[in-house]
Formats: sequence, structure tokens, C-alpha cells
Amino acid sequence: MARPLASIRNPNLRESIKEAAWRQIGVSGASSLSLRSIARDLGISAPAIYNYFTDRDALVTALVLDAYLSFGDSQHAAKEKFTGEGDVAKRFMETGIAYREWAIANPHRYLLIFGTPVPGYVPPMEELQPAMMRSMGALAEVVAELHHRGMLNAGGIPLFDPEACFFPSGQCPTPDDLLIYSVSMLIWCRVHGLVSLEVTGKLPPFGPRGDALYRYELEAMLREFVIRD
Amino acid sequence: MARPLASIRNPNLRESIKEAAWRQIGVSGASSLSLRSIARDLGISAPAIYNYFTDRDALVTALVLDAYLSFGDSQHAAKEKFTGEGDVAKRFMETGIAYREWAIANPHRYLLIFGTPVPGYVPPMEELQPAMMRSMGALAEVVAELHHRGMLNAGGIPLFDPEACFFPSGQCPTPDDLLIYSVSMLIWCRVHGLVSLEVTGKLPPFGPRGDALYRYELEAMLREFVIRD
DNA sequence: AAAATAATTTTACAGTGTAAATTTACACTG
DNA sequence: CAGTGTAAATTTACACTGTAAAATTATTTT
Repeated sequence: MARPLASIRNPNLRESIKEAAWRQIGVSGASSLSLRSIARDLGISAPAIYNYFTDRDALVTALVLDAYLSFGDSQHAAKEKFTGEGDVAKRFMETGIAYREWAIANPHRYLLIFGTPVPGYVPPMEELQPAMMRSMGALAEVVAELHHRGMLNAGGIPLFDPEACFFPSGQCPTPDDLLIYSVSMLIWCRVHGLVSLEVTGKLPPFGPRGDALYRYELEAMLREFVIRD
Repeated sequence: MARPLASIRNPNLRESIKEAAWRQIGVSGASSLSLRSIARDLGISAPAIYNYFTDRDALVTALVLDAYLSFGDSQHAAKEKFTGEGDVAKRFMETGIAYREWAIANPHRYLLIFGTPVPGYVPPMEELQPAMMRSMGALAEVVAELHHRGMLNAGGIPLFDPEACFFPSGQCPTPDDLLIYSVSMLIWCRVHGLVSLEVTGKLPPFGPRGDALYRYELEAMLREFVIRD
């Protein structure tokens, strides 16, 4: 028998494959993701997956995109939690805290995006960039707001090369944008340092006090980059 | 024929295996490390490796230990570059810059230590801890010196849990040590954020200006944590 | 010289991704 | 309605992987 079951009792195989993949990743980590065991889970044959994803890498890319979506949602939701005029600093803190909380709640997803957990996988940047830009957008919007209110104190930070960075629709970024993106990137680097080490279990000494350390770092950034009152 | 060649024409197989492993890692990354292809390189059979390493994981651990050694050497060398009384800040900068330079010169080694590049490998912490402590020790010594000279301004930072942290010889750390280690850890987190993203190619916009950004971060830490003059 | 031990080999098994050929189910068209 | 074409699966096959077991050989010890 050769094409009887799958697409009938499973009308949306593409999604089911991704679900099975997440299930596996949740159990044994992204490193041990296996097309064959996904196929076993779904009661189909391994090469059948190639009808929905050209590659193992294509599947991983789809998973990364999903992860970015979920991550971006949580970032934007956090940013929109406080909508008051004077709540910019609160929005910053809220976005920052949501970053870590999402990562701790979804360690495998976090590592899939920001780590290198799948053996030979090299992420296709041009394909992932929109999703990445969107998820980073929440932070960038907060920084932009700070800048527009004249609260951004980041004159000394190095700006990145506008050539080396693909901007949406290939437009040349304004100096303001350049500043905003550079500050956002720097903040992201600091946040990522802590969170990635925590998620990979390499920050053991702090244990439950990871919260406090993380909060301290966010507040240090407020002190360094934000002019208040 | 069964035991003629290897140990005769290759008197130090254990080292040769590691060398071949590094060679492979240098070419195609740590993710595609393969005992079989190491064996092919050396003209021996794959199971022969099991005489020198109980596991693929044991081999990886040996590689990690070597990487820590090289990394620690470069850290301590940088720290001892300036020996003057008033050169503490210089020592800090030098150690920080050496951190990034070593990582960029040895990206695979860096990822082997601080990333998760080998599929199912889970690092045996108790075995790696001495090497890790030693390599982190250079930074800790700089921070300790700052503290002893009364130049450390880090009153507000959260201290980590002394229980959760294995200290050398199981001794209870003094409050001073607790502060020194906590500050060092925090500095390490920040440094690691930047460097790990740069090494994995996830910090493209800055390109050649990565230097400037990194320097800025080191100087920001001096401003934040160090009382000068 | 004989026995013991240690190093190495071959063989084997269970797993992986994926290419190729093959079979089947379904939708159209004549 | 029969026939064809296409798309979705399947089976088969290949080249890999780590590693367990058994067999073989070299060296060391008795």
C-alpha cells in the first residue's frame, strides 16, 4: 500500500510534522531531531516528509520561523502592557523581563533561534531576517520612543555599518535609525549574554537569584542610556 | 593482521587523535566531529579509539579541557602584560580584549567551551570546573585587585548563592570572595554576550566595527564598576 | 617457552539523512 | 466511463554515524 493513510486521517501533515518535531525537541533537545523518528511518531515513512520540506534544514528553518513568531509576539505584548505617556522606562523593563521569561519558558526554542543546537544547520539569514527584525522590533520601538522624547543618552556608542546591514526594503537608514538600531543591538547583546548562559545551564551559581541579577542588568542599562525626569 | 602499525609508527596515539579531531573541527566545525573519520585520517580502525577515550563524549571532554587550557593561558598572559601599580584598569582592558581576540582566533574552540556545538554532548561540570575556574581566574584576580585597592564600585550587584556554587576545596567563601566572584561573573556575562554573537556570525551589522563596540562595552564596565583616581 | 594481557582488527547492529525507483490514490480529460 | 497524468506515499538502497562483541595479534610477564 502506498498512499492511503497520511493525507486522509491527517489533513494538515505539514503542521503535524512541525508539531511532532517540537514534541521531540521538547523531550530530547534540538540536537537529536530526527526525520525518521518524526515519521515513526506520525506513522508515515521518513521520505514522505520530503513532500512538505525539501530538507531537514528546511524543516528546521520552519521551526525557527515559528519560534521567532512566538518570541516576537511575547515581546510586542510586553511592550504594549503599559501604554501611559510616562511609562517608557516601564515598557523597557517589561520588554526586557519578557525576553528572559520567554527564554526560560521555551529554552529549546530560544536555543534554536540564538544558539547552534542542530548539527550541520546554517540558518538562511535572508529568509529569517524579517522574522528576526520583527521580534527585535519591540525593543527597537522602545528605544526609538526614548530617542524621540529626548531621553536617550547614548552619544558615545559606536554605530554600525549601514552598508553591512540589510534594512527593510533596502532603504538607506537615517542617522536616527542608525542610532536606535545600534543601541538596540547593544542592549540585545547584554541581555543575550545573561539569558543564553542561564538557558544553557552555565550560570549555576546564581540559581534562583538569576532574577535579581537580570533585573540589575536591566536597571544598569536604564541608568546608562536613559535620562529620566 | 591486528596490532602491527598504529602504536609503533605513532607512539602517542592519544595526542594524535586529539590533533586529528582539532583538524576536523577546524575544517567543518565541531558538529560534524566523527570518530570514524578521525580513524580514517590516522589510518586506524574506529573502535581503536576506544582504547584512548571511553566515549565520543570523553574525547570531546578532552578537547574542551585543552581549549580551556589555551584560553586560560591567553587570559593570564594578558593579565600579566602590565605589571605596574597603577595599571589595574589597563590589566582589565587587556584581559577583556584578549578574551575576544582568543575567541575570534579560535572560534571553534570558543564554541566548544561556551556553546553547545556537539549533538548529544553534555559537559561533565565537576570534571571541567577546575579548568574553567582557572581560565576565569585571570579576570577574578583583576577584580580582586580592584577590590583590595578600594576601587571596586559594585555595592548594588546581587551576590550569588554560596551554596549553589562549588568552591575550590569545598571551602565556604568569604563575603569578599562572594563579591569578587559575582562581579566577575557579571562581567563575563556581558563579554560573552557580545563575543558569542560575533563568533557565531549573528552580529553582522557591526562588521569590522565589532572592535569599537567591544571596546565601548569594556569601558562602560570600567565606568560602572571602577572608581578611578 | 607458555601464559596472560593489552592493543587492534573485523564484524555487526541500530541509528541517521536522503536519492531513486516504484506504487497507489485522486483529479481530469476524451 | 475508461484512460491518463500527477502528486503523495511507499519501499529500497547508499553512505554515513557511534559503539558493542568477538576474534586476532603483539607485547609483557611468569
